[in-house]
Amino acid sequence: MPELPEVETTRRGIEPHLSGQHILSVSVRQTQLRWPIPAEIIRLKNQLVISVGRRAKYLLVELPKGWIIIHLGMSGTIRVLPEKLPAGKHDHVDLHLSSGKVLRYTDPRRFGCWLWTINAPANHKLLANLGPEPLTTNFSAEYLFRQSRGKNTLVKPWLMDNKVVVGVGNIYASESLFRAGISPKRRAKSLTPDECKKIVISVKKVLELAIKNGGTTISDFLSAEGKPGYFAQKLKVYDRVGEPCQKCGNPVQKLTQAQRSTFFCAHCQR
DNA sequence: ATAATAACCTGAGGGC
DNA sequence: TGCCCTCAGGTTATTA
Repeated sequence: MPELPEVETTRRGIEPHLSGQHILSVSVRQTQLRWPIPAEIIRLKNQLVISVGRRAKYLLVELPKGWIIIHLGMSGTIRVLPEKLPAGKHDHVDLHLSSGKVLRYTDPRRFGCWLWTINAPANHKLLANLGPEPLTTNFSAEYLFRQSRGKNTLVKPWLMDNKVVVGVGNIYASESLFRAGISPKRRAKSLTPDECKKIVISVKKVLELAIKNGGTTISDFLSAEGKPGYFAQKLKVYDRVGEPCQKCGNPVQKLTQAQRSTFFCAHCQR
C-alpha cells in the first residue's frame, strides 16, 4: 500500500510525537511479520528517540543504542493514539511514549517488518544496495540514462526496481510514465537521454504532488492522525481503466506487467 | 549477471 | 449464506 509519499506522510506525522520523547515500553501482540520482530525491540525500556528518518520506504527511528527499521509492506499503517485503546486483530505493535500517547502499528497482511540494528542503517543488508532517493539531485537524467543502457526490462517494472530508484511503487510508476508521455511497454534500453529527462522530471513532480496531498488512499492508507490521503482523486490513470484520458479523451487502458497492473493511455504514451 | 516468476499473508468483492 | 476466484499500495528468494 504505501509508496514513498505515504511513508513520508507517515514520517512527518509521527516525528513530532516521537523525537525528544522516550519509549517507555513496547507491546508486541504478533511477532511474525515478514521477519520475526527481534527481542531487542520488544525489550526496549525508557529509550530516548533522537530522530525519525526515512530511506526509500523504510522508516528509521534513531535511539541512543541503535535504530528501529520499519517497513509498512503492502498494508501497514502507523497511527499515534492519544492514549492506549483496545487493540484490533491486526494491531501488532504499540510503542508506549512518555507523553502518554501510543504509537500503533497495524498491518493485516504482515508484509511489513520491524528490525533492529546497532550500525548505521545505510549499511544494513536491506538498505545497502538501494538506488538514489528520487527527490534528490542524485536522481538525474544523466544517471537514469546511464542505468538504462543495455537493460532489456520493460520500463515500468524497471522504474519500480529499487536498485534503479527507490520509492516508486505501482501507482506512481504508472502516473509518472503517463506524465512523461512514455509507454510502459518500452524497453529501458530504448530510452533516449531526452526521454530519461522527462521521466526523471515526472517522477519528482508526481511524488512531490502526492506528498503535498498527504499521499494516496485507495482503501486503507491513513496518516499518523488517522486521515486518508487526498491524492487518489488526482491520479490520472491508476485505477481508471475505461475512463477518458484527461489529455486526449481516449479510454485509459490496463495491462499486466511483472504480475502487476499497469494503467496508461496508448495515445499519449509512446 | 540479468530477467522473469513464485512466494509470503489477509481481506474485499464479484459470480454462482 | 457460502464457496471459489481474482485482486490489492512490496520485496525477497528462487528459478530460468
